[in-house]
Amino acid sequence: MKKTYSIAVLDDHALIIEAIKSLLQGAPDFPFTEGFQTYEAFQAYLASGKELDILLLDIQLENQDGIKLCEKIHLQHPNLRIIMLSSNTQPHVVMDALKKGAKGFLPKNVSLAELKEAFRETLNGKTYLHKDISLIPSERKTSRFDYLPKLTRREKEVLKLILEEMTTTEIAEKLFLSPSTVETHRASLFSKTNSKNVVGLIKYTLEKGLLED
Amino acid sequence: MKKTYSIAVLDDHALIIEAIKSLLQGAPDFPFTEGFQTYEAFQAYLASGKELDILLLDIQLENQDGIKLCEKIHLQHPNLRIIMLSSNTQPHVVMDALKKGAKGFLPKNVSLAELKEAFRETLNGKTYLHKDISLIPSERKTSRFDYLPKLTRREKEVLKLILEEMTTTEIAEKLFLSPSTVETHRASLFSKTNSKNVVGLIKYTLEKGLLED
DNA sequence: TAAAAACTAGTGGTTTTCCACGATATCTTA
DNA sequence: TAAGATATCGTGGAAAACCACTAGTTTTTA
Repeated sequence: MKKTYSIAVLDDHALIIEAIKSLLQGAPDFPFTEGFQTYEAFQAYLASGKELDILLLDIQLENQDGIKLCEKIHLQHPNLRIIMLSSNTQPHVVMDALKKGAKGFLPKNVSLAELKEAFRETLNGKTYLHKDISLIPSERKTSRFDYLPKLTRREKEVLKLILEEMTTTEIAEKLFLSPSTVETHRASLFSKTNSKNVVGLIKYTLEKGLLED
Repeated sequence: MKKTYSIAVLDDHALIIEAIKSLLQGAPDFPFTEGFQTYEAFQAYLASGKELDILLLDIQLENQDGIKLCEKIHLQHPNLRIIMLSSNTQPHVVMDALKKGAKGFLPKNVSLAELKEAFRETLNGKTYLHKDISLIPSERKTSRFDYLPKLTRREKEVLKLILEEMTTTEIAEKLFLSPSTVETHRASLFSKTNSKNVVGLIKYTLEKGLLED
C-alpha cells in the first residue's frame, strides 16, 4: 500500500483551489498535488503521464457540466477516484453523478476531517457521501448506489472479448467453446442490459462501468 | 519606441478578464487597459478614438466565431496586434486564425512570463505561438492532446444515430437517404477510427469524446 | 475555375448478428 | 437432496453488418 496519495482539484474558481490546498497542508499523507481551472489544463497534466489518485471535481464549471465531465474522465481513467464538489445536494443530482462514475460527494465548505475520511473511503473502493446528502430511500435499498446487473464468470469473459472487437467465432475459438454457446452468453448480456444490439451493450458497459474489477 | 503599451481583453467570461488583469499587475510596461465582454463594447471603445496596441481575443465568444471576429477587427485596425486566447490548439484552427490576421496564440491559463514574451514578439512584428501548438499536422503525435479525426456533418449525424442503437435501414429512413449511403458513411467512420466493427467505433467515440461539441 | 472533399447511390456479394426454439450437464445452495 | 442458476450446444432462419468496388452530383476550398 502506498504511503501517500496525490490529490488534485479541478474547479474554475481559484479560491476553491486555494482553500483545498491550504486545508491539505494539515494532511501530510494526502499531499495537494495540483489545481486546475480548466478541463484542458487537467487533461494536459494527465496526458503528460503524471499519476493521480483522487480528483476533487467541481460540479459546476464555467461552461461545462461537471457530471458529464466526470463521466468522460471516468471513462478515460477508471482508476482515478473522482469526488464531486457541490453545494447542490439534491438526490437526483447525486445519483446522477454516482452513476457517471463519481465515488464521492462533498460540499465546498468541507472540513479537513471529512476530506480525509472521504479520501480513505474512496481509496478503499467505497463511496463517500457527505452526511447531509440523502439518497431517495427507494433507490437506496439495493447497494450503495447502482443496481448493476450481475454478470456470470462466462458472461464477463465474453463481454471482455466483445469489447476487443472479436466476433462470435473468434471468441468461441479463444475460449474453446462452440459458437452457439458464445451466442447464448451474448443473448443473456443483451437481456441483462436491456440492449437491442451490441451498440447498447458497449454503451452500457462503458458508461456504467459494468466490467470494472 | 513607446515605453508602455496598452492591452485589452475581449472575452465573454468576466473571470478570464479578471485573471489577465491581475496577471498584468506584475508587468508595469504592459498596463491592462480595458476588458470587454462583448464585441459591441469593444467597438464602442475604439470608436471613441482610444488607442490600443494589443488585443487578447477569446476564440470562442458567446454567440460569435472568434476567428471571424478577428478578421473583422484586423481589417478595421490593421495595426492592432490580435492574440487569440484558446484552449483548442488544433493545427487547422491555429492556421485559420493566423490567416485571418491573428498574431499570436495562447492558452487561457497563460503565465505572466509567457504573456510578456508574446507581447514583445508581436510588437516586434513577429508571431508568437504557445509552445504546445504545432502547425504541422503530422507532428500532432507529439502534442499532448489526442488527435481526433475530423468527422463530416453526415458522419456525425449517422454516428449519433448508431449510438442510439438504430440499424442502417432505420437511419436511412430517418435521414431520408438510401441505405447504401448510410453504409458508405459507416464505412468511413470505421476507417477514420481504425475500427474493425461497430464495437470499436462506439468505444472510440465514448472514450475519446469524438462526438462532443 | 479547377481540384478536392463530401455526399449520394448502386451492384453483388460474404460474414456476422440476432432470434426462437429445445435440450443436457454441472454446480450451488437452501 | 431438490431447486435454481450456470454452462454447454444444437437447428434453422431472417436481418443486419460488413466488404470491395464503381460512379455521378454537389459543395467547398485553394
